[in-house]
Amino acid sequence: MTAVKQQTTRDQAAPGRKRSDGAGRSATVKDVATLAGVSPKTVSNVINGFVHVSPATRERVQRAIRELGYRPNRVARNLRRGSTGMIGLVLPELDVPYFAELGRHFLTTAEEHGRTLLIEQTLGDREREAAVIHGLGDQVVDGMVVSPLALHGSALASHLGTVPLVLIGERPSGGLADHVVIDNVAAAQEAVSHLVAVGRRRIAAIGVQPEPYIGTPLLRRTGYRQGLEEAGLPLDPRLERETPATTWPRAPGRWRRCSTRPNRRTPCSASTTRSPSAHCAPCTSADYGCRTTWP
Amino acid sequence: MTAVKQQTTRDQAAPGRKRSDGAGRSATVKDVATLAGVSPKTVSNVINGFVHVSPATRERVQRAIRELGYRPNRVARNLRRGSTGMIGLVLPELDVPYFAELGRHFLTTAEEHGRTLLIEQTLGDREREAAVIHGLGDQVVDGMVVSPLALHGSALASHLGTVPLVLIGERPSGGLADHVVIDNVAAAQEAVSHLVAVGRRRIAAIGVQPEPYIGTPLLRRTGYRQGLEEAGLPLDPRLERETPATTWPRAPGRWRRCSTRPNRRTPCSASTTRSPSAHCAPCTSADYGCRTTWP
DNA sequence: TTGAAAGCGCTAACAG
DNA sequence: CTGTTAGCGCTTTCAA
Repeated sequence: MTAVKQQTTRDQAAPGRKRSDGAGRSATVKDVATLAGVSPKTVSNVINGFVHVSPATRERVQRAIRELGYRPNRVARNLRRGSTGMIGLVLPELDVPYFAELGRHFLTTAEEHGRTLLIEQTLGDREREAAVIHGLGDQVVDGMVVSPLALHGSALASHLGTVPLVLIGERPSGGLADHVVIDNVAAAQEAVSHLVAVGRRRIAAIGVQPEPYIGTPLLRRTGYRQGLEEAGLPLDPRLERETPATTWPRAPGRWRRCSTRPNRRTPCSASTTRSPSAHCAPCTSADYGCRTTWP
Repeated sequence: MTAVKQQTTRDQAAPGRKRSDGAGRSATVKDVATLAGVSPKTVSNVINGFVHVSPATRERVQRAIRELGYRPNRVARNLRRGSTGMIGLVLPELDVPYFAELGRHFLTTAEEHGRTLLIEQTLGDREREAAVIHGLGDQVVDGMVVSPLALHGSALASHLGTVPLVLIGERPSGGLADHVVIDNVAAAQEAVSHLVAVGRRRIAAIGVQPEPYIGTPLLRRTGYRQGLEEAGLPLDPRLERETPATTWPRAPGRWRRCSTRPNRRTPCSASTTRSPSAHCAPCTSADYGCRTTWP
């Protein structure tokens, strides 16, 4: 059943060995300093691009570095500096398209800023969320961005450590930490406007939640209605399609049969689940000129 | 256009402060040792679950730890131990479904083994691949798994550092490092067998590559043919559908119109790109009893 | 069973 | 402009 194979070879690092000398230890600042005939401090200065180093010295140090294949030990540096340059990103599930894309952008942005991103996965499990937030606090990251699912309010607060934390996602934060969210009303309204601009007149809101009207679903419905009003379109109750509460874990296929008309529909996703893409597949943004990503 | 909002509050870490004393410094082994009236060594012993500690001492140390809210500094530990417990996973793009799922499983497995996974993204860029592989070598990970796209053979070898490295993916490795790949022949054959078992008789191979017949496409075609033969089905050349070479970056929609018959088809994905799901959407595994994940 | 002291590799003070 | 010294917080010989 399992069609998996391993090909192995010995002598892995042979070509790029790069050792200080015959010993197995890799070179340190001290080694470089000795070889260059300077002090460790000067080596450090060169590495960190400090200005006050004479060109001659710098050249000598750099040669020594090259010669020894020296690479600064980041762990030691982190210890000394008291920060790791790492940022944590705590997500429920990496393979939910929304989070995968989120991860991609965080990864890219972190790199642009010279930081390293550490992605953690909670699977939406309360205990794991707590454990991850707690564990990441042990000086491993300088700060973290968390998308909680189970944890909220005071339950979340009790796990806040000493590292700066920013929340993302729709779960209410109760003002316990910085929280970045989209403006749901504006987003829904904008989606409607977009569809109107593309020439659509019958626009459905799929995913309206039954009473009591609260939270994100309410905000989005509000935006939806504002959008209709703005476009001078009538509010047709039949087009406000309720769906079962779409809480985690995934409810695959639930949206599929919510479409109002089988053909000629223009999807406009405003949800974080994988539902919309299931709903409108195989429509792609290319086919319908519909944005799936909001700036 | 951007429907983004920030809600911020001050006084973030107030509830879970947990400091040693009035000072802003967080507690260290030394602090714990002092409070418990023992030596740092003993504290270390307790933390690391060493056996030879008298119950009384252990209790005293644990109380001190609790009292000070002590949490071992992982960076210091890593420096001393010489390893970080981190494993690097180097992928092209996180939001390609295949890699997202891969990431998910790596994340889960790493956690099960008490390791931390560090995911890096190369975007398939040669320089970035080199930079990431190189950068991860600076004592930040104990080993890494790399899915290279641009780098191969000797170009890859020159970037091998001192950390153990395992390759994954279809790019030929030239035996320069351990490489885990699927058995393409067996996998394709298995896919055909599966379809036969589900009752299909007209089975197409979509994605066959034009001459010269080499590498992965060849292996998969071979498996496809073996599968047909095994099932006693005739080889119909019209069912071996060629597609343009599907190299990176993504070629969205290319597969879409390759279907042989619009309805009643049973997809069976054996590709790493997002093509297959675009091809057979909105068919899901649930609808057709088709495995999308191979064990 | 526990303590004292050394040191992982680096950089921040402070001299010179 | 460069060297000396000390120390980040932890674990680890080696003794006691």
